[in-house]
Amino acid sequence: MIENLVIVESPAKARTIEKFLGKDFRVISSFGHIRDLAKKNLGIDIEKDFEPVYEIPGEKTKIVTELRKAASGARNIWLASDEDREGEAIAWHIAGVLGLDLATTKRIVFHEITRDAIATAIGNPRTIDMNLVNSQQARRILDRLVGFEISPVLWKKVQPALSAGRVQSVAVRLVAEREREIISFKPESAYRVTSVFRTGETDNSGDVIRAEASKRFPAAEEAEKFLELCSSAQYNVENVIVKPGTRSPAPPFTTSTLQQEAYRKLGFSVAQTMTVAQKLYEAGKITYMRTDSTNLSKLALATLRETIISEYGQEYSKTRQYATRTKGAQEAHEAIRPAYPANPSIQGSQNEKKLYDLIWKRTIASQMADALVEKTTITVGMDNSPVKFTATGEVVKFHGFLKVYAESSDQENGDEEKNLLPPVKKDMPLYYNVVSAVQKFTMPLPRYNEASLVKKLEELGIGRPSTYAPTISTIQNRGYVLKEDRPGEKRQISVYTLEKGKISHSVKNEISGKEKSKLFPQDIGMIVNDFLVENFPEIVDYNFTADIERQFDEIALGKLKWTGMLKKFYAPFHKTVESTLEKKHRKAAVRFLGNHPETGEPVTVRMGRFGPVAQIGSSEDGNKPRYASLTHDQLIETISLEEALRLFTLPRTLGSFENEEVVVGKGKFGPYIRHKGKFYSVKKGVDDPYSLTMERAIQIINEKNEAEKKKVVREFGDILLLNGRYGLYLSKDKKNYRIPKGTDTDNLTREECEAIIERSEKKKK
DNA sequence: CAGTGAGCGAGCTTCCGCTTGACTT
Repeated sequence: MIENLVIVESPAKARTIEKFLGKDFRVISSFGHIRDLAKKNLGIDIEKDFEPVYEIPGEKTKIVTELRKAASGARNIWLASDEDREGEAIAWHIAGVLGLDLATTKRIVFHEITRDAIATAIGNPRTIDMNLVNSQQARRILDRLVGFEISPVLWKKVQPALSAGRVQSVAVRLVAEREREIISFKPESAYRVTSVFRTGETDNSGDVIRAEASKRFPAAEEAEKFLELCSSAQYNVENVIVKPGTRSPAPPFTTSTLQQEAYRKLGFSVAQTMTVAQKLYEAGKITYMRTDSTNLSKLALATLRETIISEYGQEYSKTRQYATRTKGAQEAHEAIRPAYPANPSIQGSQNEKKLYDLIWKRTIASQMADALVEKTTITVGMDNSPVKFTATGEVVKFHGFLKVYAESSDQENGDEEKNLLPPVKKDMPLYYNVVSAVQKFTMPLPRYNEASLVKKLEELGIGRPSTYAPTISTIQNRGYVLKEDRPGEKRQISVYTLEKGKISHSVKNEISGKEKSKLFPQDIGMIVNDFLVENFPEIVDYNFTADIERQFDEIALGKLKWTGMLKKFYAPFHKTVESTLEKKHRKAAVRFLGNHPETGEPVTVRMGRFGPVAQIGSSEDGNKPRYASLTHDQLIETISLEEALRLFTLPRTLGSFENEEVVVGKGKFGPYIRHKGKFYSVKKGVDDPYSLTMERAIQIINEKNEAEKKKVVREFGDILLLNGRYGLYLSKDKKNYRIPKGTDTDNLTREECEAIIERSEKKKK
């Protein structure tokens, strides 16, 4: 019989806490929730006042058995799940499953994982807060109602296997609406004039100052006229303003800000960031990685202070506590920080090292002094125009936190040059070296990447740290959005240059709209979003979550009854579901692009059984229509007739190589080259199947065959030992077999290979 | 592994929020 059993959510936390508690305590974990609404059907008895039907999911039966066993052998049970709505519900479910008395079961919470905090928690047990539990039940049931009532409407009205939900549907909406803004965006251009001045009277003498004109010129003629004025103007320094300023560090990481910075600085996807962070957490290198709090424990603050003072000196230290501003933050955990701030680096994989380094620097910087800067603005006037030129420069007088870490920005090309300015005095004459007027186009708002979409969701209070990464995956898995790179388009820009009294004109090429790892909506995402916005506007409203969160808070405070809240929500919601189902099935919208230039047949695009499709001709004309799938970077609403017609040019024969036809086409797995019955993938973003040449095709064929030869480590007749993504494996008759751990692959014989294959085949059966 | 686009019908799909492995041929 053990004296005390403490149940927490995470096994890593259990290990840490057990160390602090001593031998009278055993600490085990529930691995999160152990009970949930029934998987089959709705799992809610609406008639009985929304009575939930709970069950233990299959994958949780093992842990529940262990919990029961541990509980039966313990004198006292302490439920120590996290201090938030979900944690309270977890404690309640555990109590229910273990048959504990709610009136006496001890509920404790840790605000941070330190010896003091744990001792305080043990000394101040309370009972389970049923108001908080009920607010969780309301949240859970509402999400189930929304998801399980709207999704079937989509199956009937749009397409099978689609999904809708309070969180994912808003995520899709954000991406879809941003795309429409970009589609309708009309770029405008204006000429930005910059000048390189010198302080010396003769050519190339004195110091140099780069400055920008206060005015932009919409038309080329105006820009040219201004350059003429510049040519004959007398310049002088009208004003020099020196202003001191400060810059402050960013707060320590939460899940969302970690995902953003890991994306910007390391190029990690949000899922990758979480996987690496999980590893660091399990190894005891960082604190918990699913958090919405910027809070640091007192102990951490003290250690950080010591580390900073010893590494950088007293003047670099400034202890700060950051307030969390995020909507709906529950702050059950600390910010994400190094477990031991004195360690600036760790052992581990490359990615673990990089992410740890980021977390360490951000945390350290958050406790450092402000940077002191001096911003200088020089205004240059001209005697023949009211236009002024300004030059700004910034000098860092004291680095403070900048010595360790500076946050990146989402803006890719908005960074202004911050250069050092030479000492100049008011009324000093200046002379130009070169003045240039460069055509600048306005840009639409940028598309979302995974991390910036998470940031936006967090701002709207939608989703939780534990669901950001899964939500981003869901909307991609459903095919609503696609993450990819796009090359952008060439654009010509006009440049006028004034040098030594002469104005010259040139045209430069610029790439505009280049995208890297951005989220692009797909047709099905656009269609589902339009359907939801039309039929369920209140559910996909950006403020829906915030509104119901306020009600959940009231339930948690005991001011609102949870069943009443659900009733009030469900009555009109369910009515909308029913009326939407009764509405006439809206036929998939067909967009007419024009007539075929040669045959005159109609060319249309629409959503087909297998996705968006272009069609030449109509079955009503008696002829069999021709079909071609749209590519993932084309949308039904924007594709042009020319683009649609081009889809029908594949497959095409390039010619003959080694006496066999070389055909380029597009298949289930993207564009391919076929030769001698073998398929060769055409790499996305490198080659374009529509313009691929015979020469390049042969190159691809040869390269692939070469690479395949290298894959073969050894041959045993028809059995091959190959080197693959996960290491060595065996291949026979186009089937692959894993090699058991501990096999001596250097001295493998044919007999051993046969045995491995035989055993593997038997296992399958 | 390498595109489909006729039609019918049975059976299935789906939410959000807590947690980690198991496993890759």
